[in-house]
Amino acid sequence: MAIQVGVSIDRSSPVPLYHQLAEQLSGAIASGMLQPGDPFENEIALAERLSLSRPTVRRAIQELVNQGLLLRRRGLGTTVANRKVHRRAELTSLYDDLKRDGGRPATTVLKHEIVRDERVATALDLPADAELLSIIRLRLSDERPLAILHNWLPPVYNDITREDLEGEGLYAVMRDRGVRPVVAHQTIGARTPTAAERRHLGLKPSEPVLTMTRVAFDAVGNAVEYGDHSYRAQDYSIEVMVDKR
Amino acid sequence: MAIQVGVSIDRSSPVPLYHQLAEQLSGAIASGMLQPGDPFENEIALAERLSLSRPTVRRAIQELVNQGLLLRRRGLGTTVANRKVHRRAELTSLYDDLKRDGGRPATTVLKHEIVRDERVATALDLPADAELLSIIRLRLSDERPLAILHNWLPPVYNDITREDLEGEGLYAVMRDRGVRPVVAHQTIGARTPTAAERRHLGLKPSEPVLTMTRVAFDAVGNAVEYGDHSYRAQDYSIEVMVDKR
DNA sequence: TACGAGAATATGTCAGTACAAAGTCTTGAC
DNA sequence: GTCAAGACTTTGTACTGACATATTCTCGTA
Repeated sequence: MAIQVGVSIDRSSPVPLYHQLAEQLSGAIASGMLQPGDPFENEIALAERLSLSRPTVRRAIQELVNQGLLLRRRGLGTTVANRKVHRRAELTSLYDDLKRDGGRPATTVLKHEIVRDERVATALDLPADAELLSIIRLRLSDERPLAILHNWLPPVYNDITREDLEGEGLYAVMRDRGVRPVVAHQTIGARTPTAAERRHLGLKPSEPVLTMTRVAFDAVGNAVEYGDHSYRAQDYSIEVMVDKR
Repeated sequence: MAIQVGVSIDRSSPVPLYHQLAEQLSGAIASGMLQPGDPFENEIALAERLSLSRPTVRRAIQELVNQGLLLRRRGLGTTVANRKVHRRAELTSLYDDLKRDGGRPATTVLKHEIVRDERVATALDLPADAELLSIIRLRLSDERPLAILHNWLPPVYNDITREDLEGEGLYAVMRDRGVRPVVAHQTIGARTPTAAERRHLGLKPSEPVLTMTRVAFDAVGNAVEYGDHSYRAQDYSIEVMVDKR
């Protein structure tokens, strides 16, 4: 028998009804109230019970299906997906990641200057001679060096100071200015560390670094950041969800 | 002025109308008929011109927005997105990648046996003592060793032979059997190579390997493959699109 | 008993309509 | 001339209703 999830809809809220519903259903799944494989209340019944129209309910369910939380099969009904598949598409900064995992992140700004770099400017879709803010940071977690982060930003951000970056992650600084990167293209590789990397990250020559090069874009398609990062491979790995749907 | 894309809708086709429309619009963008930044015909006009309802047209446009091809701004209209952002979410096998890039991939099956492995079985959501097909392959590109691919498959695939795997990629073999992985969870890292890796990949002890551990799932949420791969970091990197939308 | 037709169930597609909200542009008052 | 109020355009949300299609289950018939 299908489980009836308790849902309360606030029609006076500016939050769309379908989103209110999606959030609460997703919460019920995350909380374990609904287990993988459990049948889900069907659209029509759910719509009737909540006094919502079927399209609205459908849209909420579709959100969860897109997130990989639910599976719909025509004629069969909707069921809760295997927990393992639950998607966690992310575009977070390393700083946020560490904080979420309970680490104590800290940042030292090693370099902070205005430069011209044709390769980076091209990747950011700017004229080859554009002035870019180049930032090199050493990221520590629990006092231990973890990564060297080299980032380049378009001229608009030239007024970001060293102090801004010591206190929080680059993405948080950008967010404070109303910029929200939503897509990124990343290339991940590995190599032996350079002398500077060995020194800052405390590596032996035989210990590799994990490298990530990234171009990030905001919602309107403007490139907002170019990054060239190297991580102590012993202490860090990169998680990715890939998805064909 | 908005460009009117030529679209022909076949109402007798089993293909949904919104999908027919989405395909043709996406084609118009891919062909360059519509340039980044170009204004897009508005929903209402498009619906009227094609004798479709607005919800149908909206759904087609939404598909393209999800693919990152279009940008919608309320009050402003819809425009073609920056080409750079166009998404390329992929879940391809290394074999396909190499072939697409013009390399000449080849495979040597190093090992092919039935095993029990609790760690892998758990990741695949199977009982801890399930019999798994364990395959270790050496992947070569243009005669040079590139990667060691260790994969485990659920019991259903125990009849896959060495010969099956020498001729094409694992994903192609699975596809021939009607299995289509659509989501995967990957962890990417780096480390110094083991003795076996050094031998097979022709590495010096100081040259790192890039590692990728992957669990792949099909559309109904069943785990279909566990992989533990190591690549010559000098010759290979992993590309990923990350996306918050 | 075996098997096929059809009922029951649930999601998938599509139409038409109404109003809300965001952004731009015009117009009018000072 | 400047600036703010309001008109206009376009997308966003929501509802109602109808029919199509995939899947499973049941029941009647050979």
